[in-house]
Amino acid sequence: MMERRVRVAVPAPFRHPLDYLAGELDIRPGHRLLVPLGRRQVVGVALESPTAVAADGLACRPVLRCLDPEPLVPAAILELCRWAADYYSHPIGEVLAAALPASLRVARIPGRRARKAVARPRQEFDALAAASQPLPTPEQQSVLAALRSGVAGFSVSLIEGVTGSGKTEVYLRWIADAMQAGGQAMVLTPEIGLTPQLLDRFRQRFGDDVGIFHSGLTEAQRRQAWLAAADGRCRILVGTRSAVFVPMPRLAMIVVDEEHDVSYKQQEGFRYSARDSAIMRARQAHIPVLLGSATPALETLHNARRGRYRHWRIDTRVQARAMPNLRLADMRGLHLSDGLSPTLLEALHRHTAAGGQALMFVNRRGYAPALLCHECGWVAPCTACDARMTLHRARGRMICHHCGNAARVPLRCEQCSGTHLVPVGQGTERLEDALRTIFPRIPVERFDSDRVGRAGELERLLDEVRRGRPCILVGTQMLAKGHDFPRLSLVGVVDADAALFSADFRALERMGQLLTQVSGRAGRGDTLGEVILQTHQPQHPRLQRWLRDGYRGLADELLEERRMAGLPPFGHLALIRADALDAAAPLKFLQAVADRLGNCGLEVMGPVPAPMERRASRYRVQLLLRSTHRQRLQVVLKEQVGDWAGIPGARRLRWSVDVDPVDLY
DNA sequence: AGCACGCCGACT
DNA sequence: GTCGGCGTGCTC
Repeated sequence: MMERRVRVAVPAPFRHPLDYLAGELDIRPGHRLLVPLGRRQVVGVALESPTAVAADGLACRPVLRCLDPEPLVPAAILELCRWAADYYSHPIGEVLAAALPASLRVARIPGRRARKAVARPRQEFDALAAASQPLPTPEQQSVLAALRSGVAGFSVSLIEGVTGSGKTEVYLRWIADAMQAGGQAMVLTPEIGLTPQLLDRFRQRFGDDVGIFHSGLTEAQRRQAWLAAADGRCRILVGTRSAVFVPMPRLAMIVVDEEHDVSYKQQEGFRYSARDSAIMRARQAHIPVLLGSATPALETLHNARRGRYRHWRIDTRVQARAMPNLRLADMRGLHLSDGLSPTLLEALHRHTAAGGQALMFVNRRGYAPALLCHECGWVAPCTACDARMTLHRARGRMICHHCGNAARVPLRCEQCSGTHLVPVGQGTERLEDALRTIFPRIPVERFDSDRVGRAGELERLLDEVRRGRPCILVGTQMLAKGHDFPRLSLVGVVDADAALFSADFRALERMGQLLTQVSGRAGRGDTLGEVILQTHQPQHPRLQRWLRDGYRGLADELLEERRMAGLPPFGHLALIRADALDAAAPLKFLQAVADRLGNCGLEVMGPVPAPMERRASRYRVQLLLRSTHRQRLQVVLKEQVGDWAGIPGARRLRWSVDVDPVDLY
């Protein structure tokens, strides 16, 4: 007795696909299927064509219905999802669920046939006109020429180009080639909402051929964008992380802009890296992928140096802007009320008087990161986290930046009832206030997620700044990325020290990236830009190295440090996290995991409490796995992760596996 | 993840 | 005597 069985990925945390009876249905890989699961009906995705097998003891249930006339998920995406499920040790059904818009994951009668790829009449692009113009710099020319002459098939190219070097123009020209040949292109970008300029340039060049895909879309827009890319109507997809899983049947190239950006790594659930997934997608599709950054991730630099990636640098800036002048402001021993050194204040006066604009970078929202009792030393804590509450004076609230808890601003110390409560440290709000007082005639604009939450607000502010009148901008990371301010001549980093004390092994890499990105904002054609970093550690060797040799020099040094410590990219990590309302359960669970890992050939570190043990009322514990061989890590996880759910108590806590973690807490 | 089953405390 | 707590097991 034979029966036709089909392997189906269902949206449930199973390590393996489930088998169903295909009956006489015409099922192919990528078809969505309505299948019974326990007492429910769910939408799964067929991973393979049905196969005839001799009926054994396994009681398979029949597929209820095939939901698509043609498979919705193309083979290329199935293959990518299988790789990702394996590599990130995540259930295949949940990976596929993450790859599909929610509206395509629910059962409903298909309304129409899946559209066949529409051959659009070849459009006369602006690109054609633009492409005949010479590129501004010879370096851009040679990078583009090299990209064009590259051998067909899979390759990874890194463009390491300083801010203002015109990387985007190189992307645009290279993509125009693919458009000419009738192909599609994918452009990944971090936080699309924050860099509308990139999208604008693509739109200007390629018009309606450009689709967008990011988390801010409505469900209907997401679905529309996904389908348009999948059937070929959309030829260029610009999107954030999750766009890497969108089908594009004629995909000819992938660009990952700002490839070092940590927002490419999903931080919960299915913890994938969109940059690494893009590289795998390109490998599987035999197409080139282009990574661009002024400050490449150390992993990427390492790969480039080992010759695994092609590598170009663009060191000259378009419009011949000189690199800004960098210097430190030594904060030691200064008594300051607003956290602004005389050095920085003098520069602010000078630049604004000369008609320039200034950017003050502060990596903290709110008024002050702590509220301290001057009598007894009490600091207002978050009741749910091991953290201080941040004072948001404009809103009159204390807010915890780790869990979102809000409380009223205390009038008295909760310990000694003293009334002398002092805001400690600088936030964006406080700096804004101080600057308004010191520079009453200069407009001061604050850019942070509190101020620029609403859509359009950021654009309005940016347009205002680009108009060019003298002003002072106060902002967080948001201002470090992607925005071009032609009149900006001074950048101040109010507290360059934060990263020097961080426990995270990536902190200095991030510091170097951030300082470099922020510094890159300063300078324009006729005035030399100036960058001033306030620090209590002017002799810190890493800071000195960065000042002397830039990000490149710092990266060399950090890579050497990583090599000695066996950290990425020289060792490979996976972090097992667990959390629960009590501290004992996650510790016990991870101890059991550690015991099971026993002599698996991996270095097992922990379990230990997370650096911030309690967050949002949950106690967090972690177990770090390390190996010099990525493969070893993969094999062990593949063998074991599925069994951990069976550890007694596992259901009473949350736990997750994070392969290649970017944060160790 | 859902959902059911099953065994122990305080209610009409 | 039941309603309901959440611990455990199963889902092709």
